[in-house]
Amino acid sequence: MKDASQVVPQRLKPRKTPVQSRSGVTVEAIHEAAIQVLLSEGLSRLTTTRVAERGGVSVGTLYQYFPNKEALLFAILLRHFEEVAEALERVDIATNGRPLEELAESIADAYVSVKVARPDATIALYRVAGAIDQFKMSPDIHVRLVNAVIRVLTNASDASFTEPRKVSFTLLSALAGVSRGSFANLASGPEILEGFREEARLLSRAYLRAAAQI
Amino acid sequence: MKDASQVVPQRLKPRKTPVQSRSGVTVEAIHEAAIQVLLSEGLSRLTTTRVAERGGVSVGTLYQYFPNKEALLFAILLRHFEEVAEALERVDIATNGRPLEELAESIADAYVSVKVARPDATIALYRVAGAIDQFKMSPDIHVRLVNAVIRVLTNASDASFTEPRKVSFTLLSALAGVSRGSFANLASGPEILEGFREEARLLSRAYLRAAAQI
DNA sequence: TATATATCTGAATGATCCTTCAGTTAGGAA
DNA sequence: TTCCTAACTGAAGGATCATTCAGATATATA
Repeated sequence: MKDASQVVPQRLKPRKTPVQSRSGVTVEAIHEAAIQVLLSEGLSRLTTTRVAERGGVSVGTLYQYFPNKEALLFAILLRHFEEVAEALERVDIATNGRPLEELAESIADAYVSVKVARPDATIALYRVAGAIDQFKMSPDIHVRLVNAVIRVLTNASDASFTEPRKVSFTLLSALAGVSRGSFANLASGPEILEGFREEARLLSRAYLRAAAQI
Repeated sequence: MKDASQVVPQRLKPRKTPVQSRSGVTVEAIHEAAIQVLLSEGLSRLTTTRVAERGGVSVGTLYQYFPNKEALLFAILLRHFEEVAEALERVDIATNGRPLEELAESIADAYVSVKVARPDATIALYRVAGAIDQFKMSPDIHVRLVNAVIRVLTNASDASFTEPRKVSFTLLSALAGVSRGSFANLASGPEILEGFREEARLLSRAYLRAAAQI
């Protein structure tokens, strides 16, 4: 899997080697800056200049790390998905031979934990998700998410699935929906996030139980 | 509830009366044009001029029906939400005194039917959803959706809910997630939409059963 | 210290876009 | 048929933006 932060450059004058930052961890800084701009100004006012400013570098520098604006947005999306994938892959390792009930909760917890750990990033990314051309968006990462959940499902000591791919897909989609809804409602109070965790668990347990061959 | 297509104008020179179209159902035509542009060009290339062209009117005319571009996007989003709300409100009327199992399926069916009836509009709207400022987005319509489902839930002959609002919210969010996921995957074949309907039903049944006080 | 080289800078370019409004057109009243 | 008015038109104003690149700067090496 390619490093999320190093999108393949497609510049007219391509560099031979990746930039060796002189001013600290610049890529990371630009990522964070983009998230902040997204939060404070919204997608339509996210400009390369603004992001660079917020990140403490010049536009020119930004363009040394990302070939264009789209690649920047793409990169922060990809990075976030990868965090979710890693969390789910950790669940796989930890749940071997456990009952379905437990797996269901672990999947929900992993998903929720990543989202809740960075509420700002989560909200920011929901603002980009629709704008990025989903066809260009690498399907690899989606496959990786689905596969991670499939692997967890096969760990169940007391259940099996005839269509694990479909089940994995639906579960992930449903969790994504509840997440999106919860964060959209975050304005009404931070206690929303506790409800998010509980509802995600309940949903995960209920759906997997119903979809499983016991 | 305000007419979705007549967003309150905030022009510098406000008109006293709504425009009386001379060229047919112009508002509707502009709505459809916007959806087509969204589908074929994406959000970043959706311009007022392009929408007007596609709709067979001039930009000037477009600005007689919508005070600005944001209002146009807002209006098509709102119209779609209202269709979903209407479908759910019809379910309320039709399901009085039925068992939870049936309510669950009816809710899922109503949701799925609206989305599947206009796949193009559904996909187009997912591209806008994040870009519109959710804070400006009227919370009224969300409340209306949640209330419609709450009313259906109270119809159950064999179950009750201690936190119907939370349950309604989670169910709607989860259905939205599955819908979004399914339509994003539509490229891999139209049979996806059949799976969408079945998974939505299964999810709805499973979650409501788990969340209910039997 | 002097030189070479890679990184950083930000003004300038060229393009796109939203929005307006002076002028044109069409439908209806008289 | 003529006139009135509301709807329609689209070129132009004003603003914003993505991207480039020639020059400035900092680090490493000799």
